[in-house]
Amino acid sequence: MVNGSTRLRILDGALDLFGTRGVGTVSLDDIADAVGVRKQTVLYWFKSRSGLIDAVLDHAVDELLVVVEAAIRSRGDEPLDRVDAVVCAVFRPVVRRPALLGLIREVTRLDESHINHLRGRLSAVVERCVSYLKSEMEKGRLRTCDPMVLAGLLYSTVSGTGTEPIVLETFGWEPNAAGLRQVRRELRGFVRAALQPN
Amino acid sequence: MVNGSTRLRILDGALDLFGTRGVGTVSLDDIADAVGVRKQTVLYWFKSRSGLIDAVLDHAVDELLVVVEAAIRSRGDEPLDRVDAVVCAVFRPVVRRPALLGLIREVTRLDESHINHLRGRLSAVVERCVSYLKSEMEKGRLRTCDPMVLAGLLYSTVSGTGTEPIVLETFGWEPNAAGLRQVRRELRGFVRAALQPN
DNA sequence: TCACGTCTCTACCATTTGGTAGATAAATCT
DNA sequence: AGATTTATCTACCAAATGGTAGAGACGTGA
Repeated sequence: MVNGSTRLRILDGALDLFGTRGVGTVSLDDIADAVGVRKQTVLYWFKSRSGLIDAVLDHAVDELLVVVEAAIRSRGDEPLDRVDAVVCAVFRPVVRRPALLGLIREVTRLDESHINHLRGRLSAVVERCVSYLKSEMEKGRLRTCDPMVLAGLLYSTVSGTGTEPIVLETFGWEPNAAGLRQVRRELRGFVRAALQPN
Repeated sequence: MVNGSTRLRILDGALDLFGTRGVGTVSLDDIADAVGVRKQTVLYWFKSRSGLIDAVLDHAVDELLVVVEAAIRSRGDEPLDRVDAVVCAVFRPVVRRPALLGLIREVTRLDESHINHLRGRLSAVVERCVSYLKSEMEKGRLRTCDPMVLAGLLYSTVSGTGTEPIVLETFGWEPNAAGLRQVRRELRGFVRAALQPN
């Protein structure tokens, strides 16, 4: 491969469409149109629809992992601050690139092979998070509970907040910059309260 | 309409498929096959795919509202207990009928007309919940924050937990009866901690 | 210049999709 | 009995889908 630019544009375009409209309802033609190219060009760079999906998932995970890894290492020793940093890090794509979390949330709708592909890429971070939560609980610096399920709950809360603006709108929320800042503030307070040791 | 049974079977079958696989990826043929009938019979009872979607959404909301309304009225005066009752009520379909919450969560992927249809059906409960949370905060019996956003966060947490077993599995969780009880226990603890007044 | 690899395109194809038209069989009404 | 209504079916159709085959344009190295 010499020319990476078309490939990358397809990857980006597909990520946006998959993330906002759902993987299953986006056709190769849709993606090609969005990128400004023919369907056969898409099939030249990715040998099948399924291959494209895996590549897009990889692309998304790359983008997400960088942000999260950085946040995990940042900010001092206090676990509440560190979790807060991760929450903020995950929330950033919500503003800049809403499709990203939307795509990750598509896992539930994918078939086994894609799910396993995604799992392979995420298992390392996931395990680190769970064992970190556990060790801090043992030190009494987080509310004691099952660290594994807690991690899942945190994921649900943050990702749901970011991927369901429509639900928030139903609750009366307004989707602008001020609204987003407010959601982030409440989200951080919510998570902090839920983790506070008792 | 004299024979309601076929219509109802279609509604139920469609709800399950829509909720588990996503609305956009389920064809009328899929639904017809699941029900044991021909596609044209589906189109006899519902004049178009779009009409079927609205009918299924209504069907789902009916099923959900009954449970929630009952839970809201149950259990004493203490707001933490009352919220807990609603959380448990919403969690029940997670076990008995996983597709139900999965379908509600499809809102994000639907188009304007269906979204508005759903909003119309839900706005009353939603408003009641928000103003209830607000009044209890003013009495100092819940952690003070924006009640509207809080309602959204609670929705995300509960619905995410119920609709993303695959994510939980990635965190190491096992999808059996004991696992579900555990998730419910942690979920209740999580929400209680997040709402506790300070 | 000429052969070769890279990249995007047009031209098809079989299958699937939502939807229409209308036949058929069984109830129900007059 | 004859006519009408109800409910399901078979037979189609035009559009869209994922994918194959292969032509043409472009640059690069010999």
